[in-house]
Amino acid sequence: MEIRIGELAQRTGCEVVTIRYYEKEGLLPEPARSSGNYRLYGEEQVKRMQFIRHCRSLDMSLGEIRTLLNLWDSPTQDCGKVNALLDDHIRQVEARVEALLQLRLHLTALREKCAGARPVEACGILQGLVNCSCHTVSTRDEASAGV
Amino acid sequence: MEIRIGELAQRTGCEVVTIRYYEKEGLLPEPARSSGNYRLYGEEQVKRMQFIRHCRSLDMSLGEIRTLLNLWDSPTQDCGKVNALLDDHIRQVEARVEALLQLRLHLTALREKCAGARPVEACGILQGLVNCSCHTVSTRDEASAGV
DNA sequence: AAAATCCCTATAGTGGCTATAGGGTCAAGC
DNA sequence: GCTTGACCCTATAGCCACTATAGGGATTTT
Repeated sequence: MEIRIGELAQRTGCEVVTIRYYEKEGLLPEPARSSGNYRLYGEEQVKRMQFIRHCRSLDMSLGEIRTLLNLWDSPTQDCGKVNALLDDHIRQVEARVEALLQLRLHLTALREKCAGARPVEACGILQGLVNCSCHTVSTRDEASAGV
Repeated sequence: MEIRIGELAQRTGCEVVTIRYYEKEGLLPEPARSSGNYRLYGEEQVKRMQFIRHCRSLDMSLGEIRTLLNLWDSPTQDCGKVNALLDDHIRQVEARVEALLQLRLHLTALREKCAGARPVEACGILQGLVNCSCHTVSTRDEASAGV
């Protein structure tokens, strides 16, 4: 079973360029090539791609995924690190949810300051945005993805 | 009252380079310059920066902020657009929270598949990551910031 | 006068892709 | 054999909101 990059993309629900990007980033090994220099993939790589895509759908960064793949590639190791990584990731997600809920409170409070169709200079929202002194800290969330 | 970029940064809780970046992006007008070519800011710009930073702390993108600043600069306009932008932003935040809560469910379910210190090849989590066929769609969240 | 602190411009890097330019390969149909 | 079209290749630039770096000049303090 040898498939080309287009079929791998189709099977794993991503773009062709994304696969090449993962290869460049070292998440996928360099594949075999056809006589015409096309990338050729086997069952192994399909599994690996599914693994990566599933991790991405769980919002893991490529760095986190790289760590998991390294463990995956040395199967006799203790899986405690897998658990730790996942726990850490869950905590990140929870922190992000907390931050966003705080944010929503601020936004809805702000929104209530203007209900009508006044001229902008009288709009309570813009006034609120200038004068409010609260500086909430929302956690950074750099590794998000859609699948 | 004429302050230099360092003090403006201090007063608005951001880096000097960030202010220059906002200027380059057209959110701040080009300021006056001292004889030694230093940027000089007045009360007006401090307010404008506070506005921008507060919007950022509410996770608005620079594009959204640009829109608000344009309204801000033409104060006789109807403020309905301000309300609409904020409503839209609130919806974005709510959607992101929803997506993250779904994510957390998946992550905790996955986490329960392994409790111990087994070799990686027997780890339920990695198995779950390979075999699970669910492909949840998490919304993209490109405009996040910390203040 | 020297050192420390501020400021300047310009450029490259971050993550996880997406988009574009400019080509090569291969199977099917005429 | 020749064209069409679908697929593939590499290399490069762009997205966002910064951050970091290099290499210098201005001002203030010692």
